[in-house]
Amino acid sequence: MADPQPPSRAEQRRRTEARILDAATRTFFDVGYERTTIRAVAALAEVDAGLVMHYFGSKQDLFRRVIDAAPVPSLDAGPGGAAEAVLAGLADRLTNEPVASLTILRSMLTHPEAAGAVGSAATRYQATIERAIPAEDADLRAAVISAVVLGVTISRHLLKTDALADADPEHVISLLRPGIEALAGSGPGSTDRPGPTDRPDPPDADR
Amino acid sequence: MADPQPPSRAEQRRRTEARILDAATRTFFDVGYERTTIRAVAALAEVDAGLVMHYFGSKQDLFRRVIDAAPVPSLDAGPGGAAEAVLAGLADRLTNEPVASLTILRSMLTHPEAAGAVGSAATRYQATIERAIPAEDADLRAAVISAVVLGVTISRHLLKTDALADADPEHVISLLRPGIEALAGSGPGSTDRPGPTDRPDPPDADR
DNA sequence: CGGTTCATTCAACGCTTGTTCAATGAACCA
DNA sequence: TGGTTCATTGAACAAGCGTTGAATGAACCG
Repeated sequence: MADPQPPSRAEQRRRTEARILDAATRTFFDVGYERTTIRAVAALAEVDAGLVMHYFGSKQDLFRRVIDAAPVPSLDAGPGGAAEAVLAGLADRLTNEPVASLTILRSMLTHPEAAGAVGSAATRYQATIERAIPAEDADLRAAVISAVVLGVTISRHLLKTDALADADPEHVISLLRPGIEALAGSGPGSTDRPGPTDRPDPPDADR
Repeated sequence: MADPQPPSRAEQRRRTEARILDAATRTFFDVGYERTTIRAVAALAEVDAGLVMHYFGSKQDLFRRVIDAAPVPSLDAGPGGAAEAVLAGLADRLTNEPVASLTILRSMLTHPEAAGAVGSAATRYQATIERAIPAEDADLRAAVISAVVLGVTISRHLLKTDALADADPEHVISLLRPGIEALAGSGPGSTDRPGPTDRPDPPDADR
């Protein structure tokens, strides 16, 4: 009574393929690239292992399809508001677990071939921050900010550090805010002005 | 002419065992736990694979021996100087690559059994920081500090983020200092004392 | 010197892995 | 309706893995 007519063959295929891709995403995330077996993915998707190969070619290709489907963590930082944009993005990543991103991240650390696939996204993320930072060492500052976000995300979701795993996201954000603002503004280090909240003119006007 | 007499059997064994342990450490670090094969370790140590098993029992045991031999990143934070102690430790980790720590870290992300083995060390590290922080949410602050150190270390040595990989350690430290100090001091968030350099009595006197 | 210990090697085992390929049967189209 | 396509399966392959156990030969010791 649910389905008045059985789905067409093309539709059936689309569903199966999506189910496999979903099972692969979850498995890659749970146990990483190396420990993920085609058979396990197939079992989770309730199909034969041969079918996975038939549709996706190889384990490597299947993995690429998974990370290609991952949404790029974009952030639109209005000029000057880089710190808040970063913190808002981090708050989002703290509340709802970014499965796709974590899958990629974990794989980058273990599977060298994954590094290239995500490099562009990470670079774009950092470049966005970098453009909003009015300092001559903006590239390094952007990299450090990314590193901080990365460390907190890993500790909470992957390492599940006790105090961080079940902390209130807002609390964590409030703790990080001064540091991120110091990084996003022109703090001490390059210029010789130790003032914490001064913000000179941005070096160029393009966004 | 180098060796007047051949080394004794016990000495020879000690050397071989050390060579295997060294090869294992390097291989685990290079390619992670899963991709490390006994045969590869044996080849690097220029011995037979069976000998590795004979001396170390199993791949799992060999791995445990490697991480047991890793030096615990200790830091003796004088009361109140937690921030500087953390930054000094990070500066050290930025200059000379902490192979053992990175091996453990990478393995924690992929090999669940490694997580328990290193959990105590990480906990001890955080507890040291925690004790030096005069705030009621000291545990969370210590966890965030660890996360920041972790993120920077990973970005530099594992991900090799462009701007971070070849940055001057002192420069990175100077950028991080305000944030770490805000975390280590009693900044805004829990207590209502915004003073940056107040230092109440340490909770206990033991070192 | 002769027997024992032991560091080391070699060949093999059972298992799992990614991958292939022929077989099947239902959906499709003329 | 009858032939073709194609989603799906099952069984198998070769390679690589951790692991084992017997064999070898030199070091040790009484």
